[in-house]
Amino acid sequence: MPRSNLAGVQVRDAAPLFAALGDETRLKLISRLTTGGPGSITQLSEKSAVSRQAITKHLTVLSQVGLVHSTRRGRERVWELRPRRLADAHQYLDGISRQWDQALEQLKRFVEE
Amino acid sequence: MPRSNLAGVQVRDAAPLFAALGDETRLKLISRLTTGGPGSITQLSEKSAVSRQAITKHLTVLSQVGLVHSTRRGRERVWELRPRRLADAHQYLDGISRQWDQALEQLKRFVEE
DNA sequence: GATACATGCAACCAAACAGTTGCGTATTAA
DNA sequence: TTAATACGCAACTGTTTGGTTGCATGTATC
Repeated sequence: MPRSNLAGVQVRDAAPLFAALGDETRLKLISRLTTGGPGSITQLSEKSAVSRQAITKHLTVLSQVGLVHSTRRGRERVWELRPRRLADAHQYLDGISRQWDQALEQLKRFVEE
Repeated sequence: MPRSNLAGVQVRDAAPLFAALGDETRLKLISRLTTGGPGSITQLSEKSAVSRQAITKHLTVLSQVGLVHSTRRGRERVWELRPRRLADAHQYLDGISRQWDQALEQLKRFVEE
């Protein structure tokens, strides 16, 4: 049984996940992948202000926490979103919200007695 | 009307918010504040592995994105959670999920026709 | 008023990060 | 087979980050 469990997502797993989301360029990448579907590095770099190499690094960061996944196709590498991990982050915040509500409830009961 | 809007939370606002959440020590602080209620710096440092000054810095980071708030009370400074900003992060992820679902729906319609 | 307590301020440090540039390698296409 | 395309690798750089330590300042309390 896991210690320090919060809605199925471990605390030590959640931090790197949020850290990966904590960059504007990476958030834009995620949004692009979400609405525009999978794309090659060159395609993903096209509208970006930063270089192709920078995009590659950001994609690596995102892939390390499982937010994206890539497959080789010919001479290009196609990246796609892994929405499962986004759900994990979502779930973690849900867990905190639940804790918060519980604490409020207990405080309410304490005051009323 | 705001540009680059995603469920009411701006992209450029979301990145620092997630970045603030992207540290294990800070996540633990948030969890502590959620379940244990407000506390002084000394109280919040007590169970921590790092120094009081480190905790202070983390609280500053959290306060800069509005996740916590502090008030002076006598010789101590009491910190409390601001759940509104947590809801913002939550909402942002919701927005991406919605985008993702829409993209899937469009793809489905495209394939079926 | 002296003492203990709680915090603030500042300097410092190593490591990580976001980004660039240059060059090499694989894979199509002419 | 020669170009053009798409990517990978590596070195380098300035800045941020997470952390420490030492000392100063404000505030109760006796």
